[in-house]
Amino acid sequence: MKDIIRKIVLDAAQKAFETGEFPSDHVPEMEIEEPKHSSQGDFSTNFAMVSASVQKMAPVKIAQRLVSFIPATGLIEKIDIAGPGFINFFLSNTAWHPVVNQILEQDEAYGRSDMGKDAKVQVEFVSANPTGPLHVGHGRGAAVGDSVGNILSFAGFDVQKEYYINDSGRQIRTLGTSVWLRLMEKSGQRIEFPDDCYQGDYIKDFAQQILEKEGLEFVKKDAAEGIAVCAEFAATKILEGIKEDLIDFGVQFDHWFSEQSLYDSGRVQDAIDMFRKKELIYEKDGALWFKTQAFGDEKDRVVVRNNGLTTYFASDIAYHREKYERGFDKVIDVWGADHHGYINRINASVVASGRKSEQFEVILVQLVNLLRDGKPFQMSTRAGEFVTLKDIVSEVGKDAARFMFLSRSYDSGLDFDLELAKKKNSENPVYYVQYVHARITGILLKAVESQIIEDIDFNTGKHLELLIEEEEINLLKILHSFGEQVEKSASTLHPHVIFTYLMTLAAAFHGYYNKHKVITDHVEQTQARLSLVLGVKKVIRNGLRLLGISAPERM
RNA sequence: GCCCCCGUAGCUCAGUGGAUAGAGCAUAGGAUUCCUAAUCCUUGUGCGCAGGUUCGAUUCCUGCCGGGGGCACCA
Repeated sequence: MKDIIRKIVLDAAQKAFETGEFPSDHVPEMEIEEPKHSSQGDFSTNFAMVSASVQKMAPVKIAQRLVSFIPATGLIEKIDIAGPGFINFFLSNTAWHPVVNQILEQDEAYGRSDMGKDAKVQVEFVSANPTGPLHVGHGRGAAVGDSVGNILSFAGFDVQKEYYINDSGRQIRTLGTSVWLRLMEKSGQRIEFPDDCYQGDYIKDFAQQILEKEGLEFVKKDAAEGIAVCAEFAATKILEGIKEDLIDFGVQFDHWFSEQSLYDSGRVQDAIDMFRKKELIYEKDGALWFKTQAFGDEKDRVVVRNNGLTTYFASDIAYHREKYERGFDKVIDVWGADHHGYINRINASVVASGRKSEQFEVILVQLVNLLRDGKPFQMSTRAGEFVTLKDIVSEVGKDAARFMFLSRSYDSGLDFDLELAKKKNSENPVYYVQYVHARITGILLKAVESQIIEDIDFNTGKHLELLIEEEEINLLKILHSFGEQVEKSASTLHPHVIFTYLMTLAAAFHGYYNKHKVITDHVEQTQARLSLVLGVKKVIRNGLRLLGISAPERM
């Protein structure tokens, strides 16, 4: 619709120039926007204001001349010139009616966009170390990453969702040591359990499982060998658990990528050699350093320590290099805010590889404060006191949990109150949106059962011209803007845009529902209204799907 | 000290280079013989402070203040 208005303005400006009313045919960048107040029309443009210097006329005068060149159509009811020179367009009711048929025809595809032009995008998220179960912070990252992937896909990008498994390095050895020591303990030995080992009870469970599987002989093994077996066993089990927890949370990855595979295939060494040849990696104090400072980082970073061990940064360089070699035009990493210091160095390695800075983006998700009745939980993997994602999903449900994570911008910290998320009343707005879907399902069922209309056509809107109530036109406008909101959400990578939209649509529907009956004795009007609410139902479903939240038929 | 995020209504948060800054919760009152009251309607207060850019700044820039997070040859 905005494009139509824009074309009308441009055509009028061209005619005004051709007839000599405008001295210039130059059109500066202008905006077609939706004013906040209905008294300012459905659409508004600042054309006259931005053209003032070009046309060497007062904005109001430009506006008046422009409007005189806009032909009368059934689309526009009236045009006002207001304030400092805004041109306000008031559309006729009939301009909005076609949206119902667009929704019914396009159905699950309604709201799709081709703005992505099939560009290949990878969204990597969660990527938690397989050293313990996922906790609430991972849940927020999972909800954000999954939804961003869904939204980008809906907006026409070719999306792959990936999980990077940090199955190499020190934390895995620490995991093995932790299990090994618990095993020693179970075999009767007195041990000192270090603070830097994983403290959770799940470590003891693994020790018990290994004991049952391998028998007491196992503890007589060489420590290094025993630790390796423990690490392998525990990491595998934990990863299985992570996969299950994510599926229960509604998240499915297209690809799981192993860090260890980068070492096994020699890609880490290849990357180091390549950058060394380019003199972007150099030796100092017995270690190898990457010149990240030359690309905007605060200082250069170590990739190989003086003890010969590689750092995480080394495999991350190889990993990101590998991503682009797989053909992704853009790579998006979803990280917790506590990793923000890492952005510059990864970005440096990406740019050093010849990629453009815009091809790499980090979504930094701020931290979650978990509360119960307003009181904070302390969460620390090492101390073993955490509330897992699994706990949260089983306590409050997948939908409520995802709602909490997606209801606000990830740029802000999030207070997640378990008791609030559990409430099945109006304090918990996830139901507010889902209820619309269930309510409309009820109306449609009732319409079929009451047989007020024979052969209700749910594929084509009929008698839409009878939708004339203020609340109906308002709903149509909101339904119309869904695609635009999808594009906004995709271009800003902010899923909460979709949630805010759904809340607006839900509020408009509930208000309409309470004021007007859908099913009445007026058959044509009933058919029109059924089509309208069916359209609302489909858009609610499409929106909720982007967020990974279910759309229940009944509640 | 440096870096990132945030500072908008009593609370939790949306929002925008423009014309009258919104929603939920909380508070108070009201609506259901009728498609699900997990709903609706009515009722107040607000852009942390100071400069700058601009015709116009709550929005962009700088500084300050306040809150959170991060600054390893850790992961």
